[in-house]
Amino acid sequence: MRELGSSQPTAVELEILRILWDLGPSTVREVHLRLCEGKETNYSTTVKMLAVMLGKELVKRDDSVRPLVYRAAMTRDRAAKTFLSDLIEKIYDGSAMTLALQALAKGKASKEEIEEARRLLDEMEDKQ
Amino acid sequence: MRELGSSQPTAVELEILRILWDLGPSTVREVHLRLCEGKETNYSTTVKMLAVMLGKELVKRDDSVRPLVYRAAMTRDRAAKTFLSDLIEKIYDGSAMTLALQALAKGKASKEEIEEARRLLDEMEDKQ
DNA sequence: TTGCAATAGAGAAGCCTTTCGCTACAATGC
DNA sequence: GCATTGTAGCGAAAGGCTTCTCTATTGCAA
Repeated sequence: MRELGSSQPTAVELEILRILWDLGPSTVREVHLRLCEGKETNYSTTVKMLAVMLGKELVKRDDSVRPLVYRAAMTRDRAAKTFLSDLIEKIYDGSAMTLALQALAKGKASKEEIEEARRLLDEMEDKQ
Repeated sequence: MRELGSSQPTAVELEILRILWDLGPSTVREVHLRLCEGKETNYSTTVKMLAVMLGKELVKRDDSVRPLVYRAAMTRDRAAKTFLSDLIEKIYDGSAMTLALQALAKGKASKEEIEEARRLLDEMEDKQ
């Protein structure tokens, strides 16, 4: 059931990953401060979560500096791709397009993004 | 953290939902047989899972027939929308388009689907 | 160097999910 | 009617996630 690094992140883990994506490489303290904006939590809990995530290879750590610096083990886009594939597989049995349409229908996109999407569609058509 | 019916399904729960979407309203036995194709599991476990899911309102049950018949409490598309929003929120902080592009990039779509996507893009552009 | 505050880690408790074993009930065939 | 098979439910065990408390270590400043 696990397949990302070695594990799919849980809810809190994902929250921490997002913080690392936003902030870039960060100390426990920095992650913790952000985490606390959303919800009360203990500093030690953040330490532990990062330790657990290190074990699962969801994050990497630079031991050469003090305080230790953590960073996400994979990029946001890479994670999105993984979760998306997972979702597509689980819900639609592999039909990416169905899901893409749902996402498109959610609306709100810049002109550039719309153009980018059109380009992709053209490419797909050519390939057929 | 829960917000679908009253709960987000876990991995096994989702697997069962998918079976119900594929099969339509089904008895425990029918669900169980399908579930077993993928992995060894006890009949009692399936019964329990469905009971738990009934409690979470992920499935509904027709008590008027024997054996009891279960069906998914929400449609596949409805579920996809919910999970997708969740994913978008969690990974991209609300940018649906970024995710849609990822899904599109996964490729494999029929001419009809591509046309449908183009229509959506046109609509979105008009709205701006 | 000594003391203080911040940082790091270990271990265990609490909760939820998933699984199982046991028991009871319903339906079917003899 | 009675035995056999399939169906339903309960309670608890196993395992994982998340959190805590307590302890050790580090870095800085007086």
